[in-house]
Amino acid sequence: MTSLAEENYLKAIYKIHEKGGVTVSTSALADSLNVSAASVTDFVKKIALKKLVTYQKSKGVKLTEQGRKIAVNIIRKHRLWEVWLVTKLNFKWDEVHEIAEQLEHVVSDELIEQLDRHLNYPATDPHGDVIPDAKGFFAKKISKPLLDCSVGMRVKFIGVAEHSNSFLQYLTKNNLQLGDTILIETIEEFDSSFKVIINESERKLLTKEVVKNLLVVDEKS
Amino acid sequence: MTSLAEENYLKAIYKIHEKGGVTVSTSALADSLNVSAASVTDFVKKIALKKLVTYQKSKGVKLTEQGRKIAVNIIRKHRLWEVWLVTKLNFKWDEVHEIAEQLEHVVSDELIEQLDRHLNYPATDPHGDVIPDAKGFFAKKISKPLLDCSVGMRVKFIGVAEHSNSFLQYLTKNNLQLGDTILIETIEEFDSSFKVIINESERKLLTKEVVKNLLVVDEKS
DNA sequence: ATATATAATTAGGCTTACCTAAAATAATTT
DNA sequence: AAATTATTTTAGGTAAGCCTAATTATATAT
Repeated sequence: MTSLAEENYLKAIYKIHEKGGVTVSTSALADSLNVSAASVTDFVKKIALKKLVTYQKSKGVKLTEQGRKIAVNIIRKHRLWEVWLVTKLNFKWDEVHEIAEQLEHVVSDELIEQLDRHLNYPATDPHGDVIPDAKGFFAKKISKPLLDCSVGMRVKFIGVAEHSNSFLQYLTKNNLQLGDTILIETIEEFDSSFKVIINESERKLLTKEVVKNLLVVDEKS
Repeated sequence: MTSLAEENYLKAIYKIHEKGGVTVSTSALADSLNVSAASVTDFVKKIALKKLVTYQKSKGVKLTEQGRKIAVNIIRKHRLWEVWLVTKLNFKWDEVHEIAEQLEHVVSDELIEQLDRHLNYPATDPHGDVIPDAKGFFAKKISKPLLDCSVGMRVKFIGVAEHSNSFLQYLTKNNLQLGDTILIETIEEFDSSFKVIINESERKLLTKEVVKNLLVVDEKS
């Protein structure tokens, strides 16, 4: 059995792994979980005994294959619940995270299987993040930040690199949605702001901070 | 905030209140929650301080209005989730209890409101139990055990008095479902077994133990 | 009413997951 | 390299919920 705390530790370690390097520091974990560094040291020793992570004093922590499986399964559940909340319960993409954080810990393989079927086996969650399959496998995602694109390109907005409510709400307010087509008209060299046309119709100015966090794919397929 | 343990204690007290008398004994609670009597005594003192129950040494415990509200809300959530599991996720009525026991503790009024809407404001759960409204009000249920009916009556099966998986599975196996019409052909005086006709077509013999736990209403409306 | 059985409470402990403060280790500066 | 700063670990504690064993109340039977 995996306790709630364990699940949250493993998930947090996974997320830090994802962007950061190969080992996860005590303080990074403490930050992410909002607990003291001392608590992290304690806890990490316990889950290391359970072979969920490898741990070396003062050298950080790393998920084992077993730990990774558990973490990815939590992420799978989280994202499926988010899809459900948005598509079936009418929630907005900036309203689902906290609820999904609770739902993700409900234990029942059969439930998740049926939920997946009910949702018609979605590939991504409402923020465009890939939903891993029941075996922990992620379909490759080929998107890149809009910032890395150049003038004249026509791309499709398929995900966000930043999940904060303020960013999501900014996008909603400015009528930017997953699936939108973005044509890059000009890029201002000085501040990296983009002049774009959304869905062949609406002209918008996007700051660097924004284009950095919009994930897009080349428009064709 | 209400902890998981608190929610389970309040729910258990409520359920014992429901069938039993006006106060709930330490041992009844201990039984129902699968903890020791000593733990119950301890815990009950704590929730009494929070005004969720009234407690007098060795005289049992009683829900306050505040405690009742919380308990009923948990029951509301439990039953809504059960409806969801059966109607949307294809679970059977004997498979939903354990999952709903987890889901019922998820905290979000907005979630429950939307779930209720998504399910089209169901009046009862898959076992025919009334779902209380958001204010804790239960619509009156006028059903009675089939055992209390007499020969010649035509009634509708609308609920069960016993929720064990073995009873639910017995009914499924014998093709008895909520909504079925039951016509009482004969009653054997010796053992109170009923000969009945289900939906004007199938003749069945039901033992006293069964008819005691089938809840029915007079067939008309 | 007294003895016996049943139920409830108290006392003392345990585990999980957290904490603060102090000590030790590692990383940075000068 | 020494000194300073930052990070990590250790030591000692706490609160929530549970436990067993011992004690006290209550209910039942004689």
